[in-house]
Amino acid sequence: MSSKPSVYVNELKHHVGQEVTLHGWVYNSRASGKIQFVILRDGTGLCQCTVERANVPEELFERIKHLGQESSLSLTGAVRADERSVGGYELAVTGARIVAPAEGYPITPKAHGVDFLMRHRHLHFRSQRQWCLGKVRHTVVDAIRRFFNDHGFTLVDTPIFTTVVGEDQTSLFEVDYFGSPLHLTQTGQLYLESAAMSFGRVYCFGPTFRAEKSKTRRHLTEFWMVEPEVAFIELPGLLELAENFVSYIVRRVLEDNRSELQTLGADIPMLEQIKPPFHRLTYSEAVEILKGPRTVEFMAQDLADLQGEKARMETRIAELEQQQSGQIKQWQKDKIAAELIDLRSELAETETKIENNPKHAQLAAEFTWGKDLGGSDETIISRMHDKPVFVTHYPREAKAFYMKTDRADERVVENFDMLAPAGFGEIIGGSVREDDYDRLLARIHDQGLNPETYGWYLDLRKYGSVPHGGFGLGVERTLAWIAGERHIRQCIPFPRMMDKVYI
RNA sequence: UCCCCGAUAGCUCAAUCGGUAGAGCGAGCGGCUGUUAACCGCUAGGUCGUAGGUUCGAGCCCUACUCGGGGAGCCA
Repeated sequence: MSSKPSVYVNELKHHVGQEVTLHGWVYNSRASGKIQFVILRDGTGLCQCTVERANVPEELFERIKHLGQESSLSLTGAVRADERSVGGYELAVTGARIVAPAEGYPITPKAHGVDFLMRHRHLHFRSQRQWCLGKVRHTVVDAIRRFFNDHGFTLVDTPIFTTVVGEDQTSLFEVDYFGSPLHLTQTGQLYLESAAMSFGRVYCFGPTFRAEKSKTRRHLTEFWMVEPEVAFIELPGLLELAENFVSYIVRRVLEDNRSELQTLGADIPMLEQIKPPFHRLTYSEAVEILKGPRTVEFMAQDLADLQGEKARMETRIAELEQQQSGQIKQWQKDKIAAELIDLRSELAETETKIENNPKHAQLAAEFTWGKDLGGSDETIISRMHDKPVFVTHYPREAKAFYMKTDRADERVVENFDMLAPAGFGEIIGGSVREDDYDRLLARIHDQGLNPETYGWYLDLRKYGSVPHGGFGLGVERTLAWIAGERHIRQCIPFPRMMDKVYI
């Protein structure tokens, strides 16, 4: 083993001209006669290491040449800046220690399908895209804690085994708790309300479980949610809290993870616009928009755009197919084949959107006041805006029992959803809570819930009830939106989806 | 629970009208002094998801099932 100091790849800029040792794994390697290029991955970044035959023992040169992807090793050499190298620095290798050679690593540098990658989740972590998402997730979680800790909130850990139902009985996972049925938490809110009456401003942050039979790119059965709850607050104050909170998370990611965002292909200019105030719409205004000419026009324009895109892709596919049958070199054929595969799947997706467009337009046009907004309705509203949109004051009948009835319009409750822009959908749901004992009791009866189970919750309205409220933010959905990742399953280390747990 | 799409080499995908199973990557061997998913040559690698059916002949057509993807409802 070399006596040279060990450093991490992300520290190389401080060691130019010095001899150092890097410890990591072979990300990729290329051999070229008398020189080899080993891309080393060490958990902090990638570094191209050049191994020249003249600079290392012959036996070592041959061993490195046959190292498979993900072999672990330590490399010693001089650091130099080089524009041709990934990350801008390079290690001119003079010594190496092979820790464990690897053979036949399943995840190759070429394309793989979703199912394959999910079955290899334990290894997929090592790939660039998952690494970037993991780094951004870390920042999002850190920013969440920092924001609340810096704003006078006290962390209160709410139970995972619970007896109360927050939202809807059908979406609960039941567990056998020493012979009695209990379920996994779907929200910490009710417990948090009691804590808010002690600390004033509180939050809980942990995993939450929903047994919804949702097979979409926006759903997980186990996901992470942060929920603040504040005593002496009304709806405008809650909206301000939510927009400041989300803006802070985005700002922190922009500060800490710019290069990861670039690698991920995130929409950085869009993120830079995420500053208060966000757009505010009431449910009734949203319904007016959906049923009005603006939506008709928007959907027609969308359809025209999609059809234009489809035509362009088809022309391109025809061109490529023609080129492919001509007399060209093998590598050109390969390149064309790869582009064709991408184009065909994009085309299929566009065709699905074209097919869905009239259905979604019809759903919007025929929307009747009183229903909850559907997924496609939310998508339309959010795509009309470049910043997150609050939709407030939903019909009481479509919402949970604990939401406060608007005293100015008893048909609606004082709640809100925050829709992320560009069609990412709901990332926050929240409300002011019903603080009147009699009204709350009546709502519990209305929903067919057992008042005895909620005795302690009703108590909070008996002893010094105050206006209060809070919201829940889904970590994975927020990450998907910020990182521009189309599927939520990539945004949590080990996803649990409907009927599917890979590892 | 419902609707749409798919399953061919370890991986990603081709296979015209129903007529001999193909390519790249990966693996192995060899070549190349600067590569960027390197490149060039050679080698190995197949019960076409499963079970039936139609046919002289099925990867391709029909039926059922299994598994996967997307969407609806519901939601963070």
